[in-house]
Amino acid sequence: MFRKISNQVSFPELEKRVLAFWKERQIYDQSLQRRAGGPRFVFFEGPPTANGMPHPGHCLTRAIKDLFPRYRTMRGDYCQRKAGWDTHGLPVEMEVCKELGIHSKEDIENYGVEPFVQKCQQSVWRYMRTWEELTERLGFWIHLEQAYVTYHQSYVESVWWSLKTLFERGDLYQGHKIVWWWAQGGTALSSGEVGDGYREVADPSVYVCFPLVDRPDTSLLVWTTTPWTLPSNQYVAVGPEIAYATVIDTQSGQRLIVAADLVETLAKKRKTELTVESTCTGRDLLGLRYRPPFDYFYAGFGQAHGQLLDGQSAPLYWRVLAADFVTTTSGTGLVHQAPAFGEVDHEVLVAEQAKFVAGQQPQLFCPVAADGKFTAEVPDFQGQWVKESDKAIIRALKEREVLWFQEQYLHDYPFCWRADKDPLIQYPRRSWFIRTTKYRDQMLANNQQINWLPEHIKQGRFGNFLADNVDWALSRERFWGTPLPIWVCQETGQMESLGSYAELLQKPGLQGTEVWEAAQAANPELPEDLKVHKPYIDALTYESPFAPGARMQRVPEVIDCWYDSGAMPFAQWGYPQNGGSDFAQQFPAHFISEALDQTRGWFYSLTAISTMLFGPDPAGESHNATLAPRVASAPNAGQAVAYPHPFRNCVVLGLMLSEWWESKDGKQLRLNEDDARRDLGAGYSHHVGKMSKQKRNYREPFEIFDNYGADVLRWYFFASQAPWNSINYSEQAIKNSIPEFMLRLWNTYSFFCEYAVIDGFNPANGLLGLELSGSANSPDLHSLDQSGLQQLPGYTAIAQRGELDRWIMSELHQMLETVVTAMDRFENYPAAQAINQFLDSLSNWYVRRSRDRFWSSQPLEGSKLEAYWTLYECLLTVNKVIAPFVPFVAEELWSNLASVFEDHAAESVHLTDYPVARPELIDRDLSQRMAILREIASLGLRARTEAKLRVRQPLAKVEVVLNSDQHLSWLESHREILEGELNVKSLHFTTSGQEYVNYEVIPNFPRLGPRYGKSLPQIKAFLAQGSGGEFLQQLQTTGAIKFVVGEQEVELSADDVQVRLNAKPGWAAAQGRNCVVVLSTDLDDALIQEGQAKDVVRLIQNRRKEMGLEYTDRIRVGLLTDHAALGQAIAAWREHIASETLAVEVQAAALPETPAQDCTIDAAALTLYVQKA
RNA sequence: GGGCGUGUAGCUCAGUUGGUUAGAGCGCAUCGCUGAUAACGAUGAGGUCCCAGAUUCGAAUUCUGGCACGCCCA
Repeated sequence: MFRKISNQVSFPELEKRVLAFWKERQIYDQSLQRRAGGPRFVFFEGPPTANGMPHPGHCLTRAIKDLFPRYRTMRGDYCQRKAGWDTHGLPVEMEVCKELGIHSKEDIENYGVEPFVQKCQQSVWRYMRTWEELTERLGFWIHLEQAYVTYHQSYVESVWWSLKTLFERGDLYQGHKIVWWWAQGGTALSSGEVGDGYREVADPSVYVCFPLVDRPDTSLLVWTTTPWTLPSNQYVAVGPEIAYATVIDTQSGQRLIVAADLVETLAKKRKTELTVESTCTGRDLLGLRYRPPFDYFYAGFGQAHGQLLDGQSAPLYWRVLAADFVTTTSGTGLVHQAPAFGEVDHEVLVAEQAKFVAGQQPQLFCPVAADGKFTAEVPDFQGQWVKESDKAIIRALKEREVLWFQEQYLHDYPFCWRADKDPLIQYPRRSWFIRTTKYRDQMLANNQQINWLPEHIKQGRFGNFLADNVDWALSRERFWGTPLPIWVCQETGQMESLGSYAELLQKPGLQGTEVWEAAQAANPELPEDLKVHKPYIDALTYESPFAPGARMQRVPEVIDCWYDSGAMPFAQWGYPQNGGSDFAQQFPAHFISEALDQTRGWFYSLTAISTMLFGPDPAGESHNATLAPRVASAPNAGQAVAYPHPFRNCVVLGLMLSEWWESKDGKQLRLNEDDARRDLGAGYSHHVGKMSKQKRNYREPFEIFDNYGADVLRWYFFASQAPWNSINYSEQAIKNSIPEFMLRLWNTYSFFCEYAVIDGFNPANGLLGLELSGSANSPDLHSLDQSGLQQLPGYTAIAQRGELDRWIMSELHQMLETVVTAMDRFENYPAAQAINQFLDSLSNWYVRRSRDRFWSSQPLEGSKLEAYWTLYECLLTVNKVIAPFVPFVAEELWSNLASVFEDHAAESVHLTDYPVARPELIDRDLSQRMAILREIASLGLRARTEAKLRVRQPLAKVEVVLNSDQHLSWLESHREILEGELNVKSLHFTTSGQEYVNYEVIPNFPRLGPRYGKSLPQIKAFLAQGSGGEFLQQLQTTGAIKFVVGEQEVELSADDVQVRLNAKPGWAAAQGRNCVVVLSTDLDDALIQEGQAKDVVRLIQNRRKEMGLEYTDRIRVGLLTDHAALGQAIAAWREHIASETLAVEVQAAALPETPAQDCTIDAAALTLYVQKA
């Protein structure tokens, strides 16, 4: 038998029980074993960093990552889920620095790289337990115990192998990178850190003349707010399409070239007049040579030429170049280029270098040391901190008579967030790059094949990002990261890359192993993995193959931790050193999901690395065979893997925002409006914005779990909007989502159990005695699907059942159709909506309309039995459908609904097969008709409301005027349903209700649009001004409406028009799309009596409830009233009252020893006594 | 400054290939139901579909140009 269920439910408690059950019975592992032979569904876990606390955004990611693997598993696929942790990088170092109270790289070196790195390794696991608890509590099934970890030796070695591959192809090279540099601290700052440090300051703004070499009387007028970069000038950039003017400064007599749009502005600034001599475009200026204001480099390189790729010779420096970033919103339209001190400027240099043959390219001028002071290359300012040399430089410009104008300029400029007096400067650092630009077209081709949700990511954010690809700046001058596996000959500077630790150990003359050995001896707990990290790896040197007697020493850099994450498809298995078959089977992924911010993060690193390693060679040559990926299943090792890889489908999640309320002064904060109203008084304000740890403007995930449950949170994520929209995480919204789905589901379920227990409905009746497994014909009850159920004794074929049963089964299977289609396309939102809508039909129409069958005291057979079977099957099916979405409550339902089959059914709903639609059970006509029926019922209720006629008061007559006779006969046969729903004695359908309604005939636009086009408004007008009733008459008698508009003859058939009904005033009526429902408001005494009797029943039922009686308890009732009519009503309906309330006796007298209850019905007083019989 | 996205009811969001009465949930108000009841049902108020222009017989939907907000990059 089924367990009787309380309609009060605590989801958090239920979930804890389910978690214990999963653990005890190892359900997750079982779910995998069951699909061991199935097709693979490959999922990649994007590694989170366990170094910070998880927040609600992570819950969304982890919920989505759980949903689809669960779904695919139930659909029959085998889906391994290997967890992973991202462990390297600056955030980890920062966390440790905070702990140690130190800041700069120098501090770390003083503290000691060795203990620092050890601390980093430990810090990585700080919140590991919390993360694991969150993962488990949310119901995210993933193998945490098999997690890959980016600092593990095997992982590091995989990364090395991939980098060695790129190095040997020549795709890993050294160059310059312009970084935001904290000169005093000697370190580069990440963009995030820079972003925090912007302040408004006044800097000198100078307008400088650069005289042209060939026209010394004419100067380019150039603007800059960093005068200290002028000694390093290499080029001037102009916009090729921008108009430029040659002007005469009437005051000074100088001839200047500036952007035409800026002539006025500049003249005003200097309070002079600029007379335009001639104009041209930027294109005309290209190639002009000029003399820079300082000679430090010009003296040596002024005449330097190099050979272009096309064989011609060109000056290397001090030329006018084209650049698309030049604007005329400020400055002069001519931009000073100091490639050492501006990222954009540097790109210009790199582009310029690419035009020359190797060995003859322009070089970078950088006369500033890492401490931010001028070097000996600029003797006049040597040793000066560049920001302080601005004044001296301006003075020098004046002396050289090239300073045209000078002012103060207010703008935002970044300062060091740790030392807020120190301005940052852009500064070039030697850096390692991956030549991703070489693979740009391959990456774009790969991207074309990826299924992005939402779709616009493909061409938009991600596509554009790939199209604008620049080489990946890989190296970091830091401590805790994967060491860059490149060793340099100390004599010749020649380099080689190593792909594993073993390879290193085999090198001749290896020295330095004692450093690691000593560390291990000092601390035997030290994880082995650290030996491939700094500083141990740096201690290892070996004999150079390039020069006798020379040593090979590793470069000092570690790599960008994004590279780690992007290497996970192979590195998680330790491939190629290990895990070849795992890699072959688990590549590429069918599904990954992360938030939008990963477009340039993980999505890019995955795509880039996979395309480079496993895509075709851009030059069409085959890659070096020994380095080509050895994918075990690929017959020809080294052949490119077909796109897309490494992922096929990617669900890009929106960002999660928080919602909160603040008091007027902003000092107090509440997370839901009720609390705000109560605590904050008037004038509180509503806010939506980023989640902030400091502000504490969001509810911790664990609090949500404890108060509402993980399923509630999951359903809220899946069902409230498309996952790629940014979502407002608010406690209120989560709370509000509970009744709509979770409680309604629970109520329907507990309703079923309640009555199934009362009536003794047991679908397994007569079955469990049989020996099931022995017989070849025995039904397969594992998943309790239709094919199994229909073989059970007592099961009536759906087609044989009553209409309402067939209708809900039809709705059920339409829902399955929608859900499976959507989920196969990774669209959880439409799927969840369809489920919700079905639940509404089940709860608000099927159960409601079937209540009589469940309540009846008839024996359990025929229509009543069918009602149980139908509801049971609906619940079972919903149970399986929702399992991937809300796995806990689904498990709870299954544990009861399936338990009657004991061992014959799966022990967990997560071990069943996902239900799929059976088309033969879908009856779309029936669905449509039932929708009209429901509309009529709804309209009837509306009309009653408007006429102030409560539903308990029976009415004599209702007229339903239909706009078409299409469903007339069907509706006729369902009259009783409506009579019951609307509580009327007789209900009548008609299509000719001229008495009650006006007919309006409207063109059927989709049909007539293509046919009549421009005449449509006239046709509409013609139909509107005529009598709708007459047009319909015409249609009925002649089959067409004919008339002429303008010159055109128009002939409309019944399909060409729509009929709209408008209720005539004076009737209690309500109109909908398909019909008008008209009530008769006349009440006679009999109807009034009946209404009163129903009120009496209601009062008695209320009393029963108050007394806490069981549904089956019998009672005695006493009713006392002085009101004659009410007394008559009670007398006339005594039998009815008794049977409705299970009263063995209804008397018109007080009951002894029973409390009296005073009530009123229609202003008539009544005293009620109820006693348990 | 550039790219991408978003803008629909008080709030959170749906809205198919363009089709003439733009929907749901929540909130609010009113009413109802009372053997699913800490639920449930009905009704109402509430809309310049961000603005302007264009295409079209017809635009929330397509196009162009703005505006606002968000994210990413500079």
